Amino acid sequence: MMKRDGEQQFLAQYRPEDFRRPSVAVDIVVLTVTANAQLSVLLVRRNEHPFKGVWALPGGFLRVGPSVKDQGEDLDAAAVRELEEETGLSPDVVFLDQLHAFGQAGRDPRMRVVSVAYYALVPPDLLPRVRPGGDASQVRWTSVTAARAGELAFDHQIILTTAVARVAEQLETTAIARSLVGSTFTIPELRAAFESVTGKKLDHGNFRRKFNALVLSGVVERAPGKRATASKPAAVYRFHPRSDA
Amino acid sequence: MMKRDGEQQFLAQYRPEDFRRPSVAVDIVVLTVTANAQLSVLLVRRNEHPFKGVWALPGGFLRVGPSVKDQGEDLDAAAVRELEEETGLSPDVVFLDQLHAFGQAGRDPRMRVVSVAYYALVPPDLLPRVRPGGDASQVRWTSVTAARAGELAFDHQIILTTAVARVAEQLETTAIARSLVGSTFTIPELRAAFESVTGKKLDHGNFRRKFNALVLSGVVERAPGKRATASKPAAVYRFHPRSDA
DNA sequence: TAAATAGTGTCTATGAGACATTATGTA
DNA sequence: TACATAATGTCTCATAGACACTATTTA
Repeated sequence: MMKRDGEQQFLAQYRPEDFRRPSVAVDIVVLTVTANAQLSVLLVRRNEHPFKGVWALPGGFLRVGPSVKDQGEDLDAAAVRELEEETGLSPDVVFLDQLHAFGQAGRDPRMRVVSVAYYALVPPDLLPRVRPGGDASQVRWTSVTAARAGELAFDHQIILTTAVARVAEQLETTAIARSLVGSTFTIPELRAAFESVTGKKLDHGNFRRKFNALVLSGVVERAPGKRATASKPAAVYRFHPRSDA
Repeated sequence: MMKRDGEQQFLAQYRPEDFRRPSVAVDIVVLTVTANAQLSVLLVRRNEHPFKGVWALPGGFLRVGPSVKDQGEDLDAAAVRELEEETGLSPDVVFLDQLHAFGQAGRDPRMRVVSVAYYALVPPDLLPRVRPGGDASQVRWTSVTAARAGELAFDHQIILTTAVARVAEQLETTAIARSLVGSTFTIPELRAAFESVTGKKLDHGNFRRKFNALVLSGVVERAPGKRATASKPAAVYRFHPRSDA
């Protein structure tokens, strides 16, 4: 890239002044719909102060490189890395997107920290593959209702609430529903997933009608077989491989 | 607030390890609809390297305090401060919200910088009150089309594009339209504002119908007088004071 | 009077909400 | 057979898009 006159020299001589910098953390709201049709969030129990023993969202600090040439990892890359460290899952199979930057002074009692929060959706059939890693003494899926009733470290309650609201919004406008169900699913399963995110009951008939429109448009297709339930088995579907999230 | 056992002592003895930190910048996409019904963005010409002489979004660095007790300004407060420094406008009269955090390594050639971008909407009738401040040698409103055709410093092109897309989205679901027109406005003026943001022509009749629904619901009300135009004058309206953005 | 733009009305297709009804499995 | 739930159908209302038409001002 062409540089403007003098820019090269300027940069060569530039010494970042010694003004104070915040730490930048990346926290991830990892969500899934568990077997009991409950929207659940992955929490880790902190084994260090502050908030020792308290449940928190998985996260870590952005890695900043030592030089101008090597500035470290991209912000998004940090989120991918954290997700992988905490769950063992890669973004190929998990929806991951930025949520919001939380930067209130005093939100971390140790030092100034700006947290860039991300949210991730784990398809339920990948749950068995989630293997906790990192330095967390405990990792656990908790229903969002339970998590919101209990205590969370830092301002993670706010982050969680924001994330759930975002997913509910996105559900109506984008195709993130793919990431809320397994590779195959039934209409009632998908409906239950919707209900668990929005917290509202949906009319089965009307939900079906909208679903059928998806089938006609090719977004979703019949898969062989039926899913056994307590009563009448349900037809099985899958998302069409090509149409992207 | 009750602290857990040992947390007080931990914090008293805590020394933030010397890992590297990024700078955190706040950049603001200040948008308005100018008299020629063009969506325009406030740009400042950089008078320092890097990108000296190139137009950029107004912005600055987050101020971080010296101690754990005084951690500095909130992230949102930094955005408010920057907005005020660059335009002299307070958030009472200007819509201001967070857009996205941009944190690619190398996006600033001086050092690692994570930029948290905000977007602001300035009602057109406040344009005369915008008085450029700060250290920028020049401040200017530029039509978004022109800005996108030219060069912008850093990754500000991407930030601008993201902001315009966000506003277009919000326009359909929220009440930010308030901030795109003056304290009084005509239906064609509001329609022109919509068109300038979305880039699409809207049917006058259908737009009117939706507008009338707003009048019925009390969101908007007739204001006295008529607005003179080149032909038939248009009725004047205003948003109802109480219903919030 | 012509040009221009404000303002009104209408037809139709689509989609959402609120049901009622039928079908097919299990206990 | 009773029960549970999958699957379908129907009625109504609100809304969006396309478009034709009328009204009122200035040049």
